[in-house]
Amino acid sequence: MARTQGSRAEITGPLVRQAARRLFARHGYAAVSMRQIAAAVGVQAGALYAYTPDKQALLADLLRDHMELLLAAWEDEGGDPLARLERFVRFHIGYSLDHPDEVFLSYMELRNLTPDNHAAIAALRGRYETALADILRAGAEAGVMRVADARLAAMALIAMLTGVTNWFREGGRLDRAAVADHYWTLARGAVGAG
Amino acid sequence: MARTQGSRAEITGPLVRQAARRLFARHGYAAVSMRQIAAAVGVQAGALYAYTPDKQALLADLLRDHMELLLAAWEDEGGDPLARLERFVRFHIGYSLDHPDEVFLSYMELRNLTPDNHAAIAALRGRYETALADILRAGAEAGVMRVADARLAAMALIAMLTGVTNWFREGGRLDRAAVADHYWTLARGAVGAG
DNA sequence: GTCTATAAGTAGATAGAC
DNA sequence: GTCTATCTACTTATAGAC
Repeated sequence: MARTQGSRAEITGPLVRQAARRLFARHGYAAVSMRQIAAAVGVQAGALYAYTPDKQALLADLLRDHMELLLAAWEDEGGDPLARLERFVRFHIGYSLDHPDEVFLSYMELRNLTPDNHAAIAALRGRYETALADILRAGAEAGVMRVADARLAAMALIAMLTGVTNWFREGGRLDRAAVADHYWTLARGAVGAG
Repeated sequence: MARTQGSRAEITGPLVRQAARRLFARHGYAAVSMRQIAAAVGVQAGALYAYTPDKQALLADLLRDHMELLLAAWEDEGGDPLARLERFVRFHIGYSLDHPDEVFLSYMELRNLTPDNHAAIAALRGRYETALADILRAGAEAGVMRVADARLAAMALIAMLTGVTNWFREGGRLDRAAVADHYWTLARGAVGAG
């Protein structure tokens, strides 16, 4: 297929998603117009509709892709439950700091999804929580952790860890490694393995 | 001053704030129109401007009032640092479950505030974090807690506790008292007092 | 694939009647 | 204090030219 004038599909597609991700995270889905996204990409608003059927699908795709990448990135290597938990904690903090916009969006904009899209994303989030809950159950059964309710503890720990994106700034008082160490100490203590 | 036809200022004012709080929490500030708020109250859109100069002030007032009420409601009675921490944990969970919309708004809609309003709310939030950090420092000094960084630990704990609003449903598997007990166990362990 | 132009609707906010 | 009516601007999305 011959290339038409001004056509740059290979780079425009990713740019649209990148601009949408950044703007949605900064100002909120409802507060961002298609024109703003187009301006950030350097095209006119109409051109966006070559890449997404509508604004809602753009948000849903961003959130679903994030959750799928997050789940794919997490690989439980098994073994000692405490070692598995430490890997999870450091993974979650690292991934959250590497992808602050996605993480922010994925728990701030669920309410702006249609019911169908919401259910799909919530299911993916549930799988991630289950991955952590499984580790906590294994630790409790092995007697190296004290966790009365693995599901509740998993949600509590994920909320605690994700919160790092609210205040961490590169170049601040603490570097990433120090922050991860602190959170690991807190998490280990929380599950009775301090 | 004689009452004009249809004037019900005493009840309309609170209703406007209540409707705005509920709708902003449900759908997001940017996604809610003044007309939607007016419809929820049972007046026309123009009437809202008798109670707020504009939409932004409505949001800022809701958030500032929430933070001030939260700070006023928390009373540190001093004494044993562990007892103070337990009171804080149970207070924060109880207050969050009593005021889910306010709590949700206060950390979801900060980005939709003007810089001035944002700074004011952030300062109030900082005071609340400091209240907890002070307890953790006292506990560490007394040797009944192990907390390497009180500020970080305070933010981590508040994020963990606030997360309860994301999943707790009245009438569900766990009641409030059980949930508070679980979170207190997690928090106590996190600060090395398990 | 991207543009321009536009349709059709909604936004926040104000003016003036009552 | 509330209403109706309205201004101006902006919204999502589409149509058709290139």
